[in-house]
Amino acid sequence: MRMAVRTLREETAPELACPVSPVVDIVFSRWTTPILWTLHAHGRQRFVELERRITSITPKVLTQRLRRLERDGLVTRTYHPEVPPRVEYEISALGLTLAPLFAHLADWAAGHLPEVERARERYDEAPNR
Amino acid sequence: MRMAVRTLREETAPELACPVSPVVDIVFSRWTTPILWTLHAHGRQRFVELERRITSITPKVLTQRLRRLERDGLVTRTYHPEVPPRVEYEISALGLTLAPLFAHLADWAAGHLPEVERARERYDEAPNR
DNA sequence: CAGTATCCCAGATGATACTG
DNA sequence: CAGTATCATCTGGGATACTG
Repeated sequence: MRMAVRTLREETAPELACPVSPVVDIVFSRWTTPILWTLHAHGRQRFVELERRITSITPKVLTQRLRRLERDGLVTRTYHPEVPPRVEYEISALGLTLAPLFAHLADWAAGHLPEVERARERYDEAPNR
Repeated sequence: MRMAVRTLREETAPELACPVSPVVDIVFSRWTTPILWTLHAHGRQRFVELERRITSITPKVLTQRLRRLERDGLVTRTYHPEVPPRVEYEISALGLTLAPLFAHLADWAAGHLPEVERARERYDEAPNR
């Protein structure tokens, strides 16, 4: 069949070469860190509050990300059947286990981001190419 | 002007809500962790070696990612003008500072990935929706 | 060997409008 | 309020072929 090559590619995913890839897929896909960070910084909050704090996200995408985080068990969603409806999002116990990791990330950023910036300038100024 | 709205969205990037976003952009975009991991695990190596170890990547994409990693100062590229040409890639000193972070990631994966898996099963089996 | 050059497409993202 | 529905966009990858 003609999908043989494609199937082969799909089967040999990057995870095979890198044990941290699965975590990356779960925790570091677009918008997930701002969401988790905001939830962690401001505690349990409603949909609109998240929307307001993460200024550039659209409701559609926010919903998608929250659903995924909920499915992965990192966030809990509580629906209060009132009028108007009220929904609250909160980091789960599992999600909280990421906190040290995020702190580690922030530390690295504080210590090494300037160096990355300098490397970029050097690269961009380089005469070759 | 009609790009006003678009510009507004672009200016208010997710970084504003999350100090770790910049790191995510640099270190956790697709293919970068397998590349860094392979480089770290097997030391300095040539283009083809990377290609062979990260089985599902295409040469075009591998080149793109390596260029970006080089620009960010995480990887060094050494060109040997021989026939046939020989190019070697290696993790830089700056790139090595990520090692503890990656170890942390791997630890988290080992400890919590199963729980994520169970959460997914629960979510998918749930009767609602 | 170490890449470029093309062509192409799916899926992610966004703008906008609507609803229980 | 908390989303959903729809439509438009767009670009990151991928397949494939070629070159210094």
